Amino acid sequence: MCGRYVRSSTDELLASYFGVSYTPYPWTAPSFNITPQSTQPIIRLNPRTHKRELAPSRWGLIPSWAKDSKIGLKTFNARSEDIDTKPVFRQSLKERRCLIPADAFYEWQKITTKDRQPFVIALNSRQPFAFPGLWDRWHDQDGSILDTFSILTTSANALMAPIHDRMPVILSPTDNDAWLQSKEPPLQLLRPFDATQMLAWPVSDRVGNVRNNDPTLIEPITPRKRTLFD
DNA sequence: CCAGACGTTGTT
DNA sequence: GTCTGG
DNA sequence: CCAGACGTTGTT
DNA sequence: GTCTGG
Repeated sequence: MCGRYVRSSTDELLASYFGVSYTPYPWTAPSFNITPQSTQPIIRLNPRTHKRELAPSRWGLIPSWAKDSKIGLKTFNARSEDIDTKPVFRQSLKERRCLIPADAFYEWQKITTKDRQPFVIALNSRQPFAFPGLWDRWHDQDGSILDTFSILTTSANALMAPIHDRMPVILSPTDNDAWLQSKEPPLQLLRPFDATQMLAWPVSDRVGNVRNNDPTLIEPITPRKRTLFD
């Protein structure tokens, strides 16, 4: 997992969809090619007020006790199957769950050893949705604060299986609140999404270059290679 | 007991 | 902070 | 994300 | 130009 995520809606739309107020900070520009180590808006409960807020956070969770930040290079995803056994996620699972808004994500299908075909995956409805996530706050040596997050993954459903063996968990809109608010972590929500409610289509290799970030990245193409869908 | 690790995927 | 391995 | 590297051999 | 490492 898990390709790169795409967020093609404007932040105003996403914010209103998820019931959080929109603040036009620089980090809220629409993204079409979201990558680990980049800063993204997440939805969380404010640690003091316990109200929902949209907050900038870097993809790749660094636990508060980390001596240095490089553990964040390997925590962009968290496996939901055994999430409650991992020290690195334990406190965040209990106290700092979050939502990562998106309206699609990318995944790469392996064609040969070196050759891969990127796909966009979205809901039939083309509605926005949320990945369940965990976040934590880390203080670097200068004392400056860095908020970071991980996205929960699960096994591939029937739609994803031809593309990849893992996929991000997608929450039903009606479950978003439970993920944020439940006293105990609602692990039963961490399951593959209904495959009949999802679509996938091939897109240009340009998505593989992180510098490309424009709306044409998610336009369908004719696959250059024979894929498992052919 | 304490030292050392703590994570995931494979285009993250 | 919390767990594992020695 | 982007700075920085970008090589070879491995029984010769 | 493309890949890797942090």
